[in-house]
Amino acid sequence: MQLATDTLFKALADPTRRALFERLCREGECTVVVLTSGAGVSQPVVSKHLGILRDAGLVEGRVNGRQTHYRARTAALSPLADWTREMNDFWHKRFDALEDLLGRMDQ
Amino acid sequence: MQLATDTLFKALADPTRRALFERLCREGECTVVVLTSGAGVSQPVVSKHLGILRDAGLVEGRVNGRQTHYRARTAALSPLADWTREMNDFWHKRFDALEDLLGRMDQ
DNA sequence: AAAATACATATCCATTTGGCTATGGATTAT
DNA sequence: ATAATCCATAGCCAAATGGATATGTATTTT
Repeated sequence: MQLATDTLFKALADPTRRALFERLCREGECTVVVLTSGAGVSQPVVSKHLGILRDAGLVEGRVNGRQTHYRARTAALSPLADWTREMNDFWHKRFDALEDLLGRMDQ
Repeated sequence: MQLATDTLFKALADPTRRALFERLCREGECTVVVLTSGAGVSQPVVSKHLGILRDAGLVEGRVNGRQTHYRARTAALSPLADWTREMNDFWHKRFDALEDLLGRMDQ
């Protein structure tokens, strides 16, 4: 089993996949041929990566005839943003507690 | 060669490593023995993961006698937060442009 | 109807990864 | 001085990963 957050982090860990996702964010909907051009890897590899991004909820595909149009789902990034914020909060909470303690010692 | 952002994403992709980092954020400085307890893996594995986290700038170690105290460096999360924000911005920019276009077509 | 295109799936392979145990060096405790 | 503790490094191994090519199935084009 694997948590959703883990799937998300793992999906974004690969540079080729991140590049695909970035491109979809910048350029909007793209077909697989378009994405393959400039991806630096073969079409089957692009398809595989898109599958992994889809499983992570990061992209969705719309089939139209013989081509599939993929688009980014930026909403899927929320857990990542939340996690980052949470880690910062933990850290600040501890820092504030320390400051408070030092402040009281200073009295 | 590998970009800094890539190192960061890769470091956070592993659940064991993320758990170690989370714990350091929550609890502040910990020694390796402490981190090993509850990590679910052996001490050498914990050391190895801490090394990877250190290379990514996510933790730093302070040697004191025979023990090493590790602490989280939440500042290292910035590139991740920036990247997330950037992806959202790309998406919104495109969305705004579309709204604008639709608005003008509506005239 | 035949050829070409778009994409996904199936296999295969080399490399990377994440875990383990064993060990060694350094420090602290007895 | 000896023993125990802490941590890192060194090998080792199975599994996962990222790539390639080959192929199949739809759909368009000609």
